Amino acid sequence: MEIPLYRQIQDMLTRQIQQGIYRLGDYLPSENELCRRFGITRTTARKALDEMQRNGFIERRHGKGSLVVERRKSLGLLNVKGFSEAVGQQVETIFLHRPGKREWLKNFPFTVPGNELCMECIHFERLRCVGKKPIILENNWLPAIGLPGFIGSEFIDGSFFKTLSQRYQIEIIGSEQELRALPAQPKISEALMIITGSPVLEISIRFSTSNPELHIYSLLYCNTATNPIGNSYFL
Amino acid sequence: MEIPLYRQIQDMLTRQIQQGIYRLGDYLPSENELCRRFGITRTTARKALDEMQRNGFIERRHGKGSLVVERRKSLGLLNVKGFSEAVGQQVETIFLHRPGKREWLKNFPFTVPGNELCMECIHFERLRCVGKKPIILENNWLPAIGLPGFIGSEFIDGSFFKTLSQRYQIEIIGSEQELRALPAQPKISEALMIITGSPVLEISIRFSTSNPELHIYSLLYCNTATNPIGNSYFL
DNA sequence: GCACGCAACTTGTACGTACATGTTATATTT
DNA sequence: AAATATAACATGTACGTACAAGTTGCGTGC
Repeated sequence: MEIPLYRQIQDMLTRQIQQGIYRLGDYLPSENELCRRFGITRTTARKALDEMQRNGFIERRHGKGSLVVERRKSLGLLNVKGFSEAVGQQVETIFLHRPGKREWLKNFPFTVPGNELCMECIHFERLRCVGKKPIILENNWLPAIGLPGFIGSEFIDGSFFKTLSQRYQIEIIGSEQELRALPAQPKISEALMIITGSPVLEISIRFSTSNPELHIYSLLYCNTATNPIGNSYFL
Repeated sequence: MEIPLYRQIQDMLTRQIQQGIYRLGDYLPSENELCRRFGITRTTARKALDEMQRNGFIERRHGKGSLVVERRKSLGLLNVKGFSEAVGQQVETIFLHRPGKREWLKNFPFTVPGNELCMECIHFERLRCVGKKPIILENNWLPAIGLPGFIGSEFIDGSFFKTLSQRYQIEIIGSEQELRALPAQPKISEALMIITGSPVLEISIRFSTSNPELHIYSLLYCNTATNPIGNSYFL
């Protein structure tokens, strides 16, 4: 008995949510139903559901059940749901460079583990726009590890993180960031269509994922004059 | 029986940590010890300790016990431990305005609930420096509610949040923020000793606390040219 | 038709037991 | 003296039971 029972139940239900078998607003099977189905006790079923609540997949409602909710996303500033909900308006995404194999970025603000540097590197660059106005220039790097078919496929609903979750069962579990207000360099000001030298917000992020071998590195340049970056977190 | 048993145990132990009865690196009483002391079952003791782990006060070590750790602090960018550890250098704090009763800030980026607007408002302004160089200009507002002796007393170890936790048992449980890169206005550039118009990072934060009636509002201006702002979070 | 009560569900709390597994210090053996 | 076994104690998992309390729909009675 290697993987705890509660963990097996938890993983199964989580996967079913990721695959859309249970959708947003659905209720999971009740504790007693899980007991019957899998021959476990309520203690074990509760533990599985408690963990899922802790991970933000469900909310438990006294007297009603376990409601599937949109996962708490704000691990750092780059929300998983994005941007689109952060600004609350119509968002358009333009690929300046589609996912492909590139060099690892020199002097990246965060350290890349040796085993990742040995792997090939996937990179893509996107421009996020609100009503035709470019707001964020976004660069992403990640090691080419355990992501068959990542290059060449479209993202699910245009979302990188949603694709990682649903196609590869990879969840974001943490992040480190650094923030700087800088004068826009020519290349950046051109992309964001602002005056060179006007203030932009640089955000460098190192995401940790449920695969301990896999980190994701992002470098963002934001025009916050029109759209401030929002972030929230609750225990 | 209003407050759950496990909650009473949890609150008691948490208070004892805040009061320094258990210190960083200490082990709390074991589950069985708690059972003996309070006449409860291990299920209840475990639930209390599990919650405390979830809240970041302790780490549970298999075979060893429940270790008191430094509370996970990074709820948002303004760390509770600060700044001092964020920049990892000698930090000096200068009060430009000591805590006193002032007006509520007009057009604050976050909404202030009516019951807080009715109360009087405490405000203070600090300048955080690293090696004589000013890095962050910090303004804080909060309603004058349940904080006897707040005005006029020194902060514990110079820390606002530590004072809230230890003197008033108020914990930060969440935050919302907005970030903007802006050209420094004269008043700000003067305080931060930079050129007027050069980029500064504005961070506006609304903290939620364990007292649902009490929010804390902060407005920061950061010179990120020399010291970037760091932030991290892990599940 | 409407209010009320109740049954049948849900989750929340708390009890008790058992065994697995990690940690450490002590006693025993080599 | 060093290696090994063991006992005592820690947390982790999982079983089973009981009752409290929130939610909902159905049926009864007014």
